[in-house]
Amino acid sequence: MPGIHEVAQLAGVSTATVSRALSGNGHVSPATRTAVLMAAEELGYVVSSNASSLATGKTKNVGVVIPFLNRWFFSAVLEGAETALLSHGYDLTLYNLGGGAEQRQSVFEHFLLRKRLDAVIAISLELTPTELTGLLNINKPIVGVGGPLRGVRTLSIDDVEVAQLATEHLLSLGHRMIAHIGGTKDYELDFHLPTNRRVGYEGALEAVGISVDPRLFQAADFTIQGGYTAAKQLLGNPRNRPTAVFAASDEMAIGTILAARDMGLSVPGDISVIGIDDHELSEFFGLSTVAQFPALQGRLAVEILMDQLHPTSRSQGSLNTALPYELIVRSSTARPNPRRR
Amino acid sequence: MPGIHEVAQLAGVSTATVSRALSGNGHVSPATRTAVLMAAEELGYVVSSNASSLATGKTKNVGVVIPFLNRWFFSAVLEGAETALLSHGYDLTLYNLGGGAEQRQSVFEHFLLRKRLDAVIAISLELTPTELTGLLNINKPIVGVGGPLRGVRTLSIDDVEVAQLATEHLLSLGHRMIAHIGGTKDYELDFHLPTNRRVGYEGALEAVGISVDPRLFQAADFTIQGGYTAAKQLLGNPRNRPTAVFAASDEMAIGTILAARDMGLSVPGDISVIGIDDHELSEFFGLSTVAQFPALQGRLAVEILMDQLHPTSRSQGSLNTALPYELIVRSSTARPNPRRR
DNA sequence: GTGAAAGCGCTAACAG
DNA sequence: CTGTTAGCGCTTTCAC
Repeated sequence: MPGIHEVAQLAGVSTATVSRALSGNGHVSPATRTAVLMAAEELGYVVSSNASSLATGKTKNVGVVIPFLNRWFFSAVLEGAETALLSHGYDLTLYNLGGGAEQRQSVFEHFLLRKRLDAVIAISLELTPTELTGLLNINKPIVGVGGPLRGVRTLSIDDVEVAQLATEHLLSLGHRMIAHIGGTKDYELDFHLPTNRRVGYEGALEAVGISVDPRLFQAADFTIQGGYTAAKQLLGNPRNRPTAVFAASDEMAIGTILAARDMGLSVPGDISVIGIDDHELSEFFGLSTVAQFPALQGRLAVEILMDQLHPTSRSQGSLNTALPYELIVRSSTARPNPRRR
Repeated sequence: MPGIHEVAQLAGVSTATVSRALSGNGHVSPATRTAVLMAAEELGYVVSSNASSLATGKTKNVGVVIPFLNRWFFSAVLEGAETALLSHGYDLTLYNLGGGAEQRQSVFEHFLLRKRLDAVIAISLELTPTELTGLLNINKPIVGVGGPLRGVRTLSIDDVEVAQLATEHLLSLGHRMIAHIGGTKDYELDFHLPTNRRVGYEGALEAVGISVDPRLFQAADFTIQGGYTAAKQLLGNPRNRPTAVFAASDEMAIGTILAARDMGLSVPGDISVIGIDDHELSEFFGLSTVAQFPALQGRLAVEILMDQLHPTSRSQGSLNTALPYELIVRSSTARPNPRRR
């Protein structure tokens, strides 16, 4: 484990020069620079990030706080952020909140405060006021993805708009009885998006003069299983069966497709289904959906942080761009079967 | 951002005493200890982990290297490791290798060497000799999960045994034409387990005098889609259709169930299906499987590291325990339909 | 039991 | 362009 001192000796210069040559801060003559580089290479020298951090106050490390690891959306955002951070030379320290209340508490009360982080990315997190002020107090850049954090720069698709688009797609095909599978109340705590998506759905219906039928709403937990169960309720009702289902996530939409199949209903013959996400399984199931691009969202969050950490000339420009989304029509949506109209 | 100095002043002691009181190293009178604790609390003092690391050489941080984030097994191991690390006061720095060759290279050549880590956990990784020696050179504890790393303590289920058990389950139900969906050659690079599972499958067959029919093997990529495609090949063959399929992962087994449904075959009436994993969707699909417990594996990996980082009395004891697995019989396996026997 | 002081390995003025 | 010299904030001998 050679230190900067050994490198300096080998290269015949001072440690200061080594530091400058290696970090690129300050001027060093090309000759000495290569000498230093060679010496470092020969010794296999790597800076101690601790010593460096202590001296500079920068850690080259950002924390990512995330509620789950095993959900498609989260892992995709995480992956995007990770790749982007790596390419900027940053480490990613992961804080998963899935482990219960005490784990969550210790993350906010201890881990995030250790002065080990240059910035924080919060993914789909609804924070308590205490947690939020705690975070803001450490006075580091922080950006949210997919969840609304008051007082924090947050990246997220326009959920109302997206839900409206999905619903309009069904309407334009001629559907009039469109059910919605959305989130439960307590899910709301961490995500907040269920309401927005429901609002978009209802807005689209009302815009064409269809009044919202509460019997056509089912709550579920954003999983395939949850969607399956909810869909069975909806589709099993002989009196009030919808011709189309708009699920607030692709996973629930896939559950809906599976439920329809199990009930002998054909998709899209008897029932059209659309979701939101463009989940990795959606193409496989021929699911129409409104794609969002979580990896991109992760990457964007990192770019924003980098902009704040290393302010450059043309900053701020790209920062407020709305996140892209895109209607993808596959085989799960079609015009309603005229026999049942 | 109060420092240790402010705390010392407030408590009316020296910084050395504060350090001792807070870390628990060295003796401090109960009275001064509480004084220090209160002062620290009042100021909201948190140690700078960088300064602390620099002084002690310990970082309270372990790196986790992982090939993917968006696969059930990996995220489950990661989650287990994360929770365990947090409870020991350790941070988890994530290195995802999914971003291509240069990303992989920079992880091994720069990031892991930054002296920022006390230890490394490698999940399902097959390392090149260069990568491995690089890792071993940093001379920190390293443990592998689910992949064979020569020269490194590795946790993994006995894949041969597990595959054999799954196959024996099918045999004991009376199946004789048992197909296998396993990994492709190049998948082998990072995982190695496909071969072992195939060996277990073949071993079980041969043990009861059934010779292995290469036409009953299909390679796939461990995804639902891959399993679906492979299963269609297997089940679509009118001349040589198996009565049961053993898939090397639950995701491929689920793909098989979906393929069977699409072909009008009933599971388990026409075809029995078994996988390995106990994936989160397996119960939903009624899939029989051999469960492994990835979160536990992550946790165990952490315990082993902790044992090496803080050697205690009764170490080494629990270290070499074999990882548990368990046959879970659900509704996707049954005795073969006598009509087709 | 507690304080003084010497670093941990690096960076950033400040001179030259 | 390069060397000297203070620290960054904490831990840890070594005395008292």
